[in-house]
Amino acid sequence: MTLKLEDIARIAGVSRSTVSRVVNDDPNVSEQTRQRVLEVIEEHNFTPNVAARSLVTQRTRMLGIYIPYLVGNLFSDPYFPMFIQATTARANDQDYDVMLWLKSSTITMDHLRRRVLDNRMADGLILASTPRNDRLTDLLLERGRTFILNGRPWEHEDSINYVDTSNVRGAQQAIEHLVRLGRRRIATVTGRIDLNSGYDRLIGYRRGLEEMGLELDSKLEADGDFTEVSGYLGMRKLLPEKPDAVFVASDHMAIGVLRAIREAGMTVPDDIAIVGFDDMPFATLANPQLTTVRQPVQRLGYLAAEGLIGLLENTITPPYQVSLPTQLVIRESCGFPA
Amino acid sequence: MTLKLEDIARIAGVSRSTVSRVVNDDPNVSEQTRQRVLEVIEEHNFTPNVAARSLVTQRTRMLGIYIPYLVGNLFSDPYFPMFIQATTARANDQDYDVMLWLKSSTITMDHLRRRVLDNRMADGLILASTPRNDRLTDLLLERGRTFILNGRPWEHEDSINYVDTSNVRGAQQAIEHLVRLGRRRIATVTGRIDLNSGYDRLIGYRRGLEEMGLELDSKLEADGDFTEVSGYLGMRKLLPEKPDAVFVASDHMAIGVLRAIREAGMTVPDDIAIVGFDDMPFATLANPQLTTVRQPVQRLGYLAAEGLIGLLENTITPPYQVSLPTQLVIRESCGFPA
DNA sequence: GGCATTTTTGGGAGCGCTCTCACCAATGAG
DNA sequence: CTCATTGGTGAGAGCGCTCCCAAAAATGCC
Repeated sequence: MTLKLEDIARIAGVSRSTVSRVVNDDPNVSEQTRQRVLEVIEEHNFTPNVAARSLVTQRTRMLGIYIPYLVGNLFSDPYFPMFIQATTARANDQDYDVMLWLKSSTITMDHLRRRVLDNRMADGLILASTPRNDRLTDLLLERGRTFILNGRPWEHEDSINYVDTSNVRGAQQAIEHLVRLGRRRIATVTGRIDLNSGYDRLIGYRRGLEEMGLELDSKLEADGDFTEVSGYLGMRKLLPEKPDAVFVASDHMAIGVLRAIREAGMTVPDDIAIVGFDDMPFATLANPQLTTVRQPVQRLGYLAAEGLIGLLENTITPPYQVSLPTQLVIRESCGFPA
Repeated sequence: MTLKLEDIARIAGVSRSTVSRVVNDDPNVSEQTRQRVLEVIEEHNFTPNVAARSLVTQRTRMLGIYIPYLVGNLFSDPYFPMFIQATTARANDQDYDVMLWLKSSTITMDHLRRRVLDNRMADGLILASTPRNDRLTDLLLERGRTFILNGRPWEHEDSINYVDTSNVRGAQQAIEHLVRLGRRRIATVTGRIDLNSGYDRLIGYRRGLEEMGLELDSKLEADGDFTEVSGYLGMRKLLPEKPDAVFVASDHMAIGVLRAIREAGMTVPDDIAIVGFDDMPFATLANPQLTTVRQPVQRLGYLAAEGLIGLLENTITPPYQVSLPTQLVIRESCGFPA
């Protein structure tokens, strides 16, 4: 038997309204009654019924996280766990709860629309890594719902809220480092170009070469899709071009690249230097240990929650746009002397 | 402007009650009116307000997942991502949504109690890896709430609902395999003994030796805590005992064990064979590749959601208790000929 | 055709809260 | 002493739904 506002009111000898004021920190309550009511609340472990509350306030104090799952990577990739962990921690701090939607084979767009859009179960949404042409973004925009993208959007870049890693700058860093170490024929295996992370890392690669005064050569660019096997295949295509270094748009692919190089009888970093991206946990397990570009994932998750709540409570005026710097983690595969 | 039941009723020329019946699949509606109402609902994209609904039904159609985070492992360990993914997929199938609570430094027990217990935001709960003496379990029991443990409970084993891996049997399998390969002095580095997974794997190790007719020797058991460094330290303690094989209660620790063996100038599997546990993504990256015991994580997550929903809807009578078999994944580190 | 019975529909109450408005002291100003 | 003003409080309506019960319509039976 759970108590309701009215019960607390009766026990404390005040009206329902007064208890409501106390619960909601309304200043118009005398200190004396406030104390009395708080005691009763404490004593009976009272918590206001969320359903009733949100029925009238039209708010749920819930944040939704939607991840259009790339099941493949997910399981060895701590990106989402880290992101989610930071997001929920920040949300809970502000007395918000978090709902999770993962795109899977079983959840249809229709389901999703109902749940995420129409239902209003969550006050606001955080969308992780939305591919180009994702319909959800448009629908959200259309209905005027509050949301934040994890990753720079493809369209409406100046009005949509987002938190992002400076992928361009990060890739550039990697290239600069390789050039400084004397490498001149620097190839790349790209990520999925329909994801902004993949796209931006390619842009950063090109910009890095240009700024260091090296020529672009499309034969030094192999298409990948963030999977290990695509790294392997990409590197096999690159090998005949005799690169002396390769910037790989993800650590996963870097493992494949490593394998291809080894199979060709060459060594890393002596023959070919490698720089990856993401700083996955296994980067230190590879042989040689992977030099890579680390993203501030937790910070991103934290800021996504903070920003979304700010937007919902009108303490932040949109657009809320954050781009955080990466960090080059130098290990062995780039050939930097220990 | 979102429509409500009443609006749909007006448009369709029926009463609010009738629309409610249609929405809730009540059979007492003539086929003709049902169709008409469905059309109007479809046309206007109507979805019943969840808050209003749960205010009267006292149900939210939400499942909560609570993970008392062991931040260390979490990020390289795909256990929780996989588990969560399977759980949400199953839940969404049944038209349930999922809320996520991760224990972090910022979330206090008090917060938690409010959120998870009193609030009734979720109809039921799934608790992942609860350590011995976790207060939450007792509180849930006390309040008569419906929940499922991921992992065999420490107490009330015959009444609490749970889904678990047969850790005992899995460890036993590993030992049997090593013995069959001719190993006789088989050591172990244990996991956290205050978690049932760690405890049960130790029991399985012992039982395995006994059943294969080998003597137990406490000097061959080193304490670990699932971290890599504890694996390293554990193996260093074990080395003077001259084991010819070691069963390591997690792949993380196995990496540390590998390092310790290599540092001692010995080789795996020739001098010492290794079998790990978990089949982490990096198990194939280790050199030599790790032989390990795989858990049916996704199946576990799936069954947790299914079971919980069944319990909530009274289609399953408690206790709901599931224990799934593991699978021995034979690679290189056990010395099995390729 | 008249009646009982079944199927289908509608109206009202109420879930537990917030929020507006009105009220009642108590206070101060004129 | 009267009248506005303030701080504190309570009553009432209403958020959008479900569920019970009664009414209406359709059906079956004699």
